Amino acid sequence: MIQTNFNQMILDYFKKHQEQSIPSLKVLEEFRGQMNKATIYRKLNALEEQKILRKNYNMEKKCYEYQYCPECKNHLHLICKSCGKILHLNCESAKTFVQHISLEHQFLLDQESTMILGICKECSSHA
Amino acid sequence: MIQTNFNQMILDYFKKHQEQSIPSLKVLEEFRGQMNKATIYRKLNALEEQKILRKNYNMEKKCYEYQYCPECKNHLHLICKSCGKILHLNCESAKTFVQHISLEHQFLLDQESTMILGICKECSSHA
DNA sequence: TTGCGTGCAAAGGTTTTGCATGGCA
DNA sequence: TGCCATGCAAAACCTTTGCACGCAA
Repeated sequence: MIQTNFNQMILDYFKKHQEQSIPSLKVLEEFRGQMNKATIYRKLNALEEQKILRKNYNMEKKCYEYQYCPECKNHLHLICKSCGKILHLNCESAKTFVQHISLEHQFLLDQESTMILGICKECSSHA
Repeated sequence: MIQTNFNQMILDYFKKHQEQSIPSLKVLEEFRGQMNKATIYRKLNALEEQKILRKNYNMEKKCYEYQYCPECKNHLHLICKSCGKILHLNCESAKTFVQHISLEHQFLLDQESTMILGICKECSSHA
């Protein structure tokens, strides 16, 4: 079990931004001067291996991004390509869709790692 | 307009594997001795910019992968995390789902870049 | 002493880029 | 000649790794 302050600091940071998927580069910047780069990467990897953070790749920023979401295994997510915000799909329609994929297409959908990309309401109204 | 043989060779290769998302490393290997690495990357990027190939990141292989799909803007895709096979979701349920996301969640879903991850029938029966 | 988290620097691996060359119009 | 695709090597970039140090049990 990991118990250092650094872990808590990083986790707190992600908890504060639960609705965001945060690029590694931003985490590095956030803790620059407080922790070494290697330490941050090691922490992020550890948290991901423990399934506390979820990791996916941000093609625009060309780096991984991480998200804290305690119950993400059981629902799908929308992620805004513009602002990085995450929406958790807990509705019936999503469940129906996942079930359909499973039953009709014989495809075991991985809700945790699937990221449904698009533009959120706020970002599309800005444009 | 790009008109070299190399372009055609690469495009033919992808057309032969339309149902697959192919990692850059595999493309490099395929054309090793025929084209330079830089040339291949340049071709892949050009084809992606022209929207002829679709690009996404493969976290397991730690490289980009590309797929030829002429009509992928208008439907969702399932991609098998195990074998890389792509399934094109042209069914009504998928359309309904996309519509639901738009209407109820005010989220403009990007069908082209969204990859629904999971395990396909064949791969799950192997396990 | 032992174990482990940490910093630092170097390495790793994919992808990009600078530059020179050669073909073709 | 001029343009552009190409090869080669180096650079760029994020990420990982090796190693040594220092703290705590």
